[in-house]
Amino acid sequence: MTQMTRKQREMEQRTREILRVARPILVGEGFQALSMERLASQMEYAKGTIYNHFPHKEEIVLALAVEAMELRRALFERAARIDGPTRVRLMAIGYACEFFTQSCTDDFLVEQWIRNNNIWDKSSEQRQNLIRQCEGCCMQIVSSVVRQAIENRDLVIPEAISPQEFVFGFWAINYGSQILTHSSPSLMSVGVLNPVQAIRVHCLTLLNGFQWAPMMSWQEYESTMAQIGPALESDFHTICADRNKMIDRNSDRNMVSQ
Amino acid sequence: MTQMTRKQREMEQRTREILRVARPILVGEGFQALSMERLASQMEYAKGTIYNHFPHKEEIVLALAVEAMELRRALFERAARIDGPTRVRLMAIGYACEFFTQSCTDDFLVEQWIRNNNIWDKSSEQRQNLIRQCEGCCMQIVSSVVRQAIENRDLVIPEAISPQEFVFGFWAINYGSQILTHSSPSLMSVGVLNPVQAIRVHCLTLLNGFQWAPMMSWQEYESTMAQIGPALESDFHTICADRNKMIDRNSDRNMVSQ
DNA sequence: GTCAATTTTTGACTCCGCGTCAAAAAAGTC
DNA sequence: GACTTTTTTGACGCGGAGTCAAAAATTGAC
Repeated sequence: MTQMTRKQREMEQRTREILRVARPILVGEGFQALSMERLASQMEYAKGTIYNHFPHKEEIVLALAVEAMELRRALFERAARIDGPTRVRLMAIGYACEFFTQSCTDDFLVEQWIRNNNIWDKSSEQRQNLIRQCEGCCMQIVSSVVRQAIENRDLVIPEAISPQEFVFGFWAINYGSQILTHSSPSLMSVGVLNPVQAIRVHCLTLLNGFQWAPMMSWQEYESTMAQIGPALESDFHTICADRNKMIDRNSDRNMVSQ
Repeated sequence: MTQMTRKQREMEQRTREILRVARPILVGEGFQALSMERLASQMEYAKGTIYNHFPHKEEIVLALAVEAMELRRALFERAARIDGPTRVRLMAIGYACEFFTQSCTDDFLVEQWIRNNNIWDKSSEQRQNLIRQCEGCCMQIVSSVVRQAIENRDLVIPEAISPQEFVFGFWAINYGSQILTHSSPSLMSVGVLNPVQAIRVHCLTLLNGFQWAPMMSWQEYESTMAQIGPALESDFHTICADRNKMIDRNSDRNMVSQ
């Protein structure tokens, strides 16, 4: 049994190793460049061995996306627990989005690939479910802040939408802006010089527009964001570091030291 | 010279024909499925002939995207000319976005592909410029409505952002929601049942939040949108039809009739 | 420590698509 | 009709996907 688990451990270990090698290829050179042969040769295994872990490269992409989304979820969880009124907690999640995109850019980019239908459709239902579930968790985290705000009477949302649809708006504006920022051929040349700040202004306007208490001026909003940063940053870095330790376990052949 | 132009016409004609065949493959089965061999055999030409028109499939994708974005621009142009206060004109552009996504879904999906870096980087600078330019036009159309609103004193935008950055917020929320709607693995199951309406509520809140006159209730907003629909729809259909005539020109060997 | 059974790894193989290019076919010219 | 130019063709070389039988390694019974 210990033997069994050792084997399993080794297997899992190598699975992680494959992902570790695959990630920068996918992010830096795209799906095309991510070939099983290349992974194999780069890791000094034969192609067949890689196929023992993943039935095709699409599955590798989804596996990478699961890691990425779990990191996002962990950041959201932490952000939602910040001290303060519900509105500040929502803003903290917004801050987490910014952080994720800017400090975990590779993961942000990996996440994009699941929107590719070819990749999505080809991969296993099991991993699809992991992703759906993770997306569900993220929604859950945010919408429970909204629900609490409603309970507290910090916020009244329009009848026309549900709390989740309320969240969807913020999801869309953040997500949209980040995708555009990372891939729009001409944002700068079109006159959008500071997309992050622009989106903050829009989020502020939305929150005020919905009258989510406490109402804020731009100055207040920015200074609140400026407090959120330091409050979360160190935890965020810990979360990232833990995740990376989990993922990178490449040198520790788990007893040998020295 | 007539000969020359006839040749050119035929060439161009076939280029369009290739795109016509390629579009449904790209949209329905993805980039992988779009192969030069397949195009060739489907059109009953040899592979080399296709290569005379496009140096690789990436270029085909960009060519399709140019067509798509030109349609979008035409819709925006028409929408921006609607009769009414500046705010209604912006809402009309929002309506155009909805229309484009829902009624020109293939073009909407084609547009997405240019965000793929592999495809973007591989294609010719010339076509990249066409796309950048078209994106610039769209931004231009929207931001000139904003600028006019400012001039008219219908709107005062925050100092922190430029008119383009103001537009960027709306771009992001629309774009983001549409991408999520088309590709999020779990929108419905996560509780977002009516994404279009949700985004309308957010846009209303944004416009009111910025105090873009005339301020509206949800009822007024919806009834305004309900008027915009019929006002534009027939022109929109004309625009689409013209575009398709332009693009489909597959049966008219331009003098032979009967 | 040996050996047969089991598990894992390997890489040769087939298939398919990309992109090239010399040769064949067609169109144009006089 | 003969010669030139343009266009089309498809065989070819390359490289990656995914398979699978054979080789290697591991296991555990004795």
